[in-house]
Amino acid sequence: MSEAEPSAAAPLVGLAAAILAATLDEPRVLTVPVAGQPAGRGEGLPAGPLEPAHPTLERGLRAWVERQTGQTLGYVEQLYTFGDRNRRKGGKGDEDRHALSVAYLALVREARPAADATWQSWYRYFPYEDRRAGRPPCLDALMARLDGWAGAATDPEESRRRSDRIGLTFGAAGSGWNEERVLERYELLFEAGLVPEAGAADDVAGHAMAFDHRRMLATALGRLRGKIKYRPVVFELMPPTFTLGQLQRVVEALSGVLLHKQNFRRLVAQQGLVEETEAVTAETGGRPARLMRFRREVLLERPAPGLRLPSGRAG
Amino acid sequence: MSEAEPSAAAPLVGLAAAILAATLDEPRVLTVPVAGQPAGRGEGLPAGPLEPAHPTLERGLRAWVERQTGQTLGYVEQLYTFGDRNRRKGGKGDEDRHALSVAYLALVREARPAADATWQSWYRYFPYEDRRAGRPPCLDALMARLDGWAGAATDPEESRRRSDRIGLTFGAAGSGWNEERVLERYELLFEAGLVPEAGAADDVAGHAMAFDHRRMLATALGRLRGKIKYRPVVFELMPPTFTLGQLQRVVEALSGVLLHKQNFRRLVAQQGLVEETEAVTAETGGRPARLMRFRREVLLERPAPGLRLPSGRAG
DNA sequence: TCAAAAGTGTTATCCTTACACCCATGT
DNA sequence: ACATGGGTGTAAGGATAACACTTTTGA
Repeated sequence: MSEAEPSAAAPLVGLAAAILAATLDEPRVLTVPVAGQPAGRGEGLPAGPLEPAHPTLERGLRAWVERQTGQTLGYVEQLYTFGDRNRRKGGKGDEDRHALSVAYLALVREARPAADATWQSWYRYFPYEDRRAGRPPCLDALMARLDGWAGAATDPEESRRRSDRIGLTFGAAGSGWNEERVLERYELLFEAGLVPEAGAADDVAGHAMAFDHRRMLATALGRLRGKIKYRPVVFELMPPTFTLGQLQRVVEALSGVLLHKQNFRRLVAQQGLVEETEAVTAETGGRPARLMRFRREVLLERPAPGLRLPSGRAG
Repeated sequence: MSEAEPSAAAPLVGLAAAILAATLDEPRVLTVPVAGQPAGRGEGLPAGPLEPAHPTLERGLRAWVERQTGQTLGYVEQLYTFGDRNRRKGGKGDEDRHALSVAYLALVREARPAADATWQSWYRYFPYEDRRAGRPPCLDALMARLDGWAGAATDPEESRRRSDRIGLTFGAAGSGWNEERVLERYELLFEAGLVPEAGAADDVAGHAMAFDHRRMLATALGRLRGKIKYRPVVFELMPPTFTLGQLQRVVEALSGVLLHKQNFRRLVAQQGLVEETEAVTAETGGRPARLMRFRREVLLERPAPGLRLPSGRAG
């Protein structure tokens, strides 16, 4: 009754990777040029079709990424399988086949571009997600357009639902900004027609990407922002040794919000996430800082070691 | 460079659903008979291939489930796409094609069996996951076998790693039992060869299922056990009105651990998850209880409304 | 001497946990 | 009367958030 025979129009299965890094206080994603896309959408994630020669999905993904970017992947995690929205494709002849894409999140340590791949800031694609310098100015225009969309609903009931949703995802009165809701915000902008992928003429809501790659990237950012709180995944992005200040600035870059310094240090220390090395560095300006390293043993000790973000800070 | 043309041996894509419910203090999963499987593995999840006629993955899943079980699905959420382990299948002729399966979690309110589908307790497949009556006796035999597996490694370094992993996933000294690690525990048992799916001769580690459906079910249980803590998904399993005692027993059934009554009630109340109705019921034995209903407004008010399990209780 | 970043300490507040106890019904 | 489950109050402990302050370097 299950696991049936191959159908005539078998689906296409693609693999795509959101490869993330953090260099110089800026979160990055590895992009490749994509031909044959509408204007302004010539950037995409490394991707390629699943081939019979690939032993597993993940191995297939690693092969594609290395071929397209020269980057070797370390930490890899499956995100989501997309296939629901505009992902049908006419094949040879008249048949209409599904086009699925299994998206992955990958975290890498160093950013060395290869071939024609380039590292870009996350916030090129999601400018409103960076609140490290306070509420970003581009949000004003965006909220105005969103409010317009909410008011444009014919049904007043629907209009109220839209307003509620805007408040919930973008943090209106009462509930504050939740940095994990990257995907929900993108999907709202998509539905409101404010992104080029959905027909918008300008880039108020950030730069576009090929296919639904920006949706995949949004999924990846949200997943990572959530995961750093209960798993020590930040250290996949750090060099072997680092200062607490550097660690904090990377976490701030990823989450897009500023943290309270003293509490952050205490948290990291008492969670046993890091241990001191002998060395210090004077490269950070000001008083030299002790170099730390990740304590692998914490994985055996604590149930959910991570960096519960200790609330905001002014500046 | 990405999204290439259809290859000769296109992959097979299946859809599968772990449909969960809770009736009479017992967590249930909807199963269907599967023909052509080894002895003892004739039960499986509702599943079927993705077809060109399906508008989306999720709609395809709903269609298969209704056809096979008569059950209409409400809440549905994608879990994971499996394709990595023993999931290659010889097709017609000599070609070797991938066989993927996109697994979903579904939560339904009522348990009314249809066709030859049957509701089974979760703990038929994962007896060691039910700790409501304290540490289950079957764990003794299981831990002994696991320790044997750890000791059987040729490399002493590997042996230590295995022991660490057993302690981490099954909760040895220090770190306690973590009810969310259902998948990690199943995968450990799989690697240790203690489940029929991996060649074991007996059922110490629970009843087997067809294909890798037990792995999917483990993924679903872990996801649900985690999600009830920060999203009000339990209410998808409850009738429209219920008593706080019933709600607590459902949460206990899902998580497999007992909760502290007073704290659970306070938590539910102060989170604003429920509101009182006029009615009371005397069907629970003892003093009649007030019937409550889910407060939908909480979704707009709180960032992550859920039932943070307020630690254990003796009995 | 001053700016900048590292690093230490302390206190108020809230949430979690645990314990003790009363209430209303059926047998 | 008593067993059973419903329901309320309150005190101890730990984690979080916010504050002030010292130390060490380079310009």
